[in-house]
Amino acid sequence: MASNAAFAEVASLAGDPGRAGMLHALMDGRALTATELAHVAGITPQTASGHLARLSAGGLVTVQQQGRHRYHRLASPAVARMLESIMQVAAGSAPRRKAFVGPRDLALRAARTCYDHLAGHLGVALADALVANGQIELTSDAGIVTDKGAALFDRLGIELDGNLDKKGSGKRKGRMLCRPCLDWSERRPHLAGHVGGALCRHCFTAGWIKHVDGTRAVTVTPKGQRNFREIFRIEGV
Amino acid sequence: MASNAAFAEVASLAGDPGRAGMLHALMDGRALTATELAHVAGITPQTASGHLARLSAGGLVTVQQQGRHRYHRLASPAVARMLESIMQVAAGSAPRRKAFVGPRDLALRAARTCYDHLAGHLGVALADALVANGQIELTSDAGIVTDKGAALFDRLGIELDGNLDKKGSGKRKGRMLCRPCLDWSERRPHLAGHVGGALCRHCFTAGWIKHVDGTRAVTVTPKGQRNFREIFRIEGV
DNA sequence: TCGAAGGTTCGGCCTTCACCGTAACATTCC
DNA sequence: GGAATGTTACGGTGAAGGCCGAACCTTCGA
Repeated sequence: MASNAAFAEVASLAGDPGRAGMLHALMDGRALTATELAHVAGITPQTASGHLARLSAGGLVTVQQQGRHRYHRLASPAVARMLESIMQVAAGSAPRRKAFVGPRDLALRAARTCYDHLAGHLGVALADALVANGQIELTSDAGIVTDKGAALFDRLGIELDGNLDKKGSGKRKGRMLCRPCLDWSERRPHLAGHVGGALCRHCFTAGWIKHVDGTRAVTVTPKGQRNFREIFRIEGV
Repeated sequence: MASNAAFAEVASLAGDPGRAGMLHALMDGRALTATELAHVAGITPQTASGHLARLSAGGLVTVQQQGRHRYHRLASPAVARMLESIMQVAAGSAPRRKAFVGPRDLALRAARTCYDHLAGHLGVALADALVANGQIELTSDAGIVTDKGAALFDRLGIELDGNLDKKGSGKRKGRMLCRPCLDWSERRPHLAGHVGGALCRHCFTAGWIKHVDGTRAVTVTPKGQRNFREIFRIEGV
């Protein structure tokens, strides 16, 4: 079966520790150079270059030349979702080695971006708060923004029209659908999809959160603390 | 980072052609023996046994002893979703080799089970029909069963209460949420999650479809042809 | 125009692992 | 009890591929 070979090829590409580290680093949705990726993966630039060429040929990342720099990014949201789903399985099957969790890992568990939306303790707390306030209904399969929730997003100036089908089948009246995403560190769903992405972008542009160094981890600014408390009733994130 | 090693481990397990073939065969949700899996993967039983032991240690499959048989199945729906997402990326990045597609592959594209729900041309046609008839609303992120759709499922005797949150937060009134799943062969969404699973089970128990040999592929019975036409207005599946 | 830095390619070393043949063990059926 | 089936254990072989050192190519800045 031809599709089987392609399947093994893709999975194998993600299955090398070096490449896995680079893909992990690219999960924040930004574009990075081979040298940067080599640094985070703990390998030499020439090795990283070979890996990236292979990832590019396999369709997992795309390259964008800019002067003497070559920026690599994940090829599509589908790739990001694949990486997320592998993380879920890996987190679930991990023999819970009580091993040392460094400060780096702790920061990731507290709050991070997951391609285009928020994850970690903050992401789950946000989803919980929206559910508790009756602004979103969630199951493990899907979620829906209630009228109350739509009013909130409208008040925040978050545009959700992007949630419509690509076919542009006119205005979808009241129903804003959103995708839940099981958090690998919290084992609980957080908000993904168009709604989760829009909410995450708003948090950045409003100055509520910001990236730590150049990693996926994010920290909540004092302004963000205040707003998360007042708007979402989230304490101490 | 410890989670990174676990990630690479899981992806690597899925990245071997032999193991990929066996996982692919297990995607229909049934439990198979090492010898059967060896046959579909085209390797000897002793090689398959080694692979299965590794997959089991990695938490991708679980084993169930029954007499002199050891039945292997996917460890969790999360594993099935991971395999699906890898297939999506593999199908998207595959250089569309116009290569020979055998009758086996054609049968899979026509209709197959995808762990617990229907996929392939039939799965997509069903989802399209439900949308066209106003029984379900779908975006790429999520789906919702309308009142009209709830009435249909009720009429068919399909119980959807399983769609509630595990927390058992009382009866969810009108909103049945369902999960879309991008079909790797059709590149369009079909119905997954609790709703898709319930619908698929009903198709089997009602005798509308049945498995081909012992594969994931399914065929539509004459009775199914009639019902799909009369109930869903699907022609010629 | 020339030097420096980022990035890629080449060659060689090395480890890992998939695979099978043979053989031993466990369970079921006759 | 003995044959048949299904599964696991062990040793050897071969190929795939990860890794780095060094050389080469390209771009930027002086």
